Amino acid sequence: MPRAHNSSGPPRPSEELDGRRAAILDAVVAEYVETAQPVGSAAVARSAGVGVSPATVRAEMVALEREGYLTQPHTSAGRIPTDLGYRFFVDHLSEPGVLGPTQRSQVARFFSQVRGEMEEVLERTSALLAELTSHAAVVVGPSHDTARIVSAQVVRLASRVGLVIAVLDDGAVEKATVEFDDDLADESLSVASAALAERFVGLALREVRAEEPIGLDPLSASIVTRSLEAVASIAERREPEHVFIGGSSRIASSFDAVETVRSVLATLEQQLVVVHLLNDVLDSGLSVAIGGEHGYEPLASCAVIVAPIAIEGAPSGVVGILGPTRMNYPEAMAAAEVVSSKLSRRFASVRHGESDPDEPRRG
Amino acid sequence: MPRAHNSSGPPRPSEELDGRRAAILDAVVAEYVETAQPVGSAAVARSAGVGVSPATVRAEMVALEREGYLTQPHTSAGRIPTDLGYRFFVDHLSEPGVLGPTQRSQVARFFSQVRGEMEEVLERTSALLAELTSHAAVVVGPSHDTARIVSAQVVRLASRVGLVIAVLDDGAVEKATVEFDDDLADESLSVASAALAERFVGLALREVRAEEPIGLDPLSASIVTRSLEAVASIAERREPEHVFIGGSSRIASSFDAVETVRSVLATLEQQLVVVHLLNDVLDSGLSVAIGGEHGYEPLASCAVIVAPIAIEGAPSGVVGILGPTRMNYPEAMAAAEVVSSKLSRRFASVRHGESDPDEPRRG
DNA sequence: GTTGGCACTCAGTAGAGTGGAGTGCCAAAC
DNA sequence: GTTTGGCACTCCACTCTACTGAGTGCCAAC
Repeated sequence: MPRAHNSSGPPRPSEELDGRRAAILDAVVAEYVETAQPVGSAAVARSAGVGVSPATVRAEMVALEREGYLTQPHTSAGRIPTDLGYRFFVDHLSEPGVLGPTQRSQVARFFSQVRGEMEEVLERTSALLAELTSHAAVVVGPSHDTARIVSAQVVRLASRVGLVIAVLDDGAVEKATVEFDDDLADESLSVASAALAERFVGLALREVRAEEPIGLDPLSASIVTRSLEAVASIAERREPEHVFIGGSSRIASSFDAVETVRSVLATLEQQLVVVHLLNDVLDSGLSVAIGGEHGYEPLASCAVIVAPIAIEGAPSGVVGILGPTRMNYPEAMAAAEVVSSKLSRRFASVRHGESDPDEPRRG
Repeated sequence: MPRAHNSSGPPRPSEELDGRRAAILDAVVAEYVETAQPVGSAAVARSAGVGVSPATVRAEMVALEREGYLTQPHTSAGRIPTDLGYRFFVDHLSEPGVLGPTQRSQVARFFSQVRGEMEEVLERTSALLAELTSHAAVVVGPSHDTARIVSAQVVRLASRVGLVIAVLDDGAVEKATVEFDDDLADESLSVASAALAERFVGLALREVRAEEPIGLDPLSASIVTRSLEAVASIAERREPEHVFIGGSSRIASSFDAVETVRSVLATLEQQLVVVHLLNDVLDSGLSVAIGGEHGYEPLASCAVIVAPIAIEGAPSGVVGILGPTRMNYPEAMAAAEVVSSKLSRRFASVRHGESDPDEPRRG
């Protein structure tokens, strides 16, 4: 997988790092992720995989700093990985990263117990992922763009208030209340429902167009017209995919600066932005966006990990982890991977009417 | 309105504060809310409503401290209101508190423009309230406990997967996917839908009981049975009222201690806890709970302001504001009041099929 | 090329000194 | 007797200084 981001920092490595430098960089990342303190040459030399003295490490660190992988908070401090350093670390992970046994059983337990509608599952999954990683987690459900309407009807809530309901074949239900000028007769409602069903079943939401009904009595016609408008307005409002955010309180523990915490949380509040962010990262072909790579200023000190949810091969949402750049990438990536694939399988099997392997068949 | 909380701090005022002490307390609260700095006697003496010298103010402040209304971070610092001090301040507000013109027009604009289903309105209202007050805001919609089913049906999502849909007369739609052992025939679906409608329309969700259908062909009977179970399970799951939280990022600006921020945010993540908190406060007859008054430890440094949403006199949800005890109570209370009453009116009129006064009739 | 030795740098900490905001007390004024 | 100005006192917050130690960069020796 080629590195796909286009950083513009002046110092760029002329060639790949040799094994020793890579090992030193790895050691710095590992140590810094754990301690949050700048890492000195002694600590690196002590770490496994680096068989040289501190003096040699120092020389290499100078090179790594010149090439932009490390930085020094100040002279006479240890080194900290730069975004580029993390990038190299992530791109050259030797092992895919695994979850601990506790986490694995947590995931297994979750997916064997969770029940209910997709929305509820996704919501709870975001909490699971946050719990697993100790970072904020985002789960975006499938877009309803391609889902087709399997049922459309209008029912009466009050004498002059109706509710138009469209059921999509992915299990979503869209609705809109409509106020009418006249009392709703049962008969008109049935006629209108039938007309709605006839026109809309089989269409995707965005294919819905409001059009004049023909050949109906005036009252039913007006109901149909208003209901058509309502369905069309649902499509227009194009309610973006539902976004579920779990563990946002973890953000507070991740950054020292209160202002950073505030701005990251504020960004998370804008669900549309979050969806775009995740999709951008996904589209760029990366599974990790570090620091400025994603281009969202307020999240410049964050790393984003994404993993697509794919139902029958079709991209159907995404799970994401949002934490400080100083995060345990292998673990977080593994968590995102596992959870997204579990979700994918869960929904694929539901759609097929097969039972999920995780979900014990109920008697 | 008598003070309804039962604090257990040892120092309690033997009698009410006289006018001067009250004025001094008010001045301390006002100043501290604005500056976040301990307030000295000079500042109090300078403030309008207190016509005495700093020396006199000092003497009174000693008394106020002895009686538990004020506290001193350290000798030779100014005074800070205690929770009891804020309580007195709130209980003895002379004017009800008003919103500024900007805020008023913001509210007016919002309610004249906002459209869509109740959930969407509530969601956006929580953002409005957060914006108005610069604090986190919570909006809890009406419970569906008493809502009656106006429509029930089952539709096919896949050959062996159905979706049971129940429409409630408050406009909510509940659903549950059901997996069947056999392919779903159109006819069985109609039969099952009819059976569901016959049994459930008119009932409240919690009145729904799974019962054996009689007099149906085996396939339809099994669909009905499973669907009945599904509806019953919806009722059991008793999805709590939807909770909408806006502006949680404001928490980060409200407290100095990161740990406080984290724990408050973590509490907000538990939506059930938030609902209980608001309802507890509401039930206690208060509109404000300050510091420890509500009994939720992690929110001990917060104040909670609530205002009920009442549709046709029936309690139908609540709006809340969550901020530091050092908050502008009159303004926040006014905001909660205005927003809750606007919401109440909006939904009352929708239910009646009348147009809301805020909402311009569309041509 | 690698290493130990060494001088150097600089954040962080601790201690001393200072300024100032604010208090508590008291005697004089009202 | 209530209020007030005066005054000594307290103690935080800030600054300055000195010191420590982690960690570096350089260099000569291996």
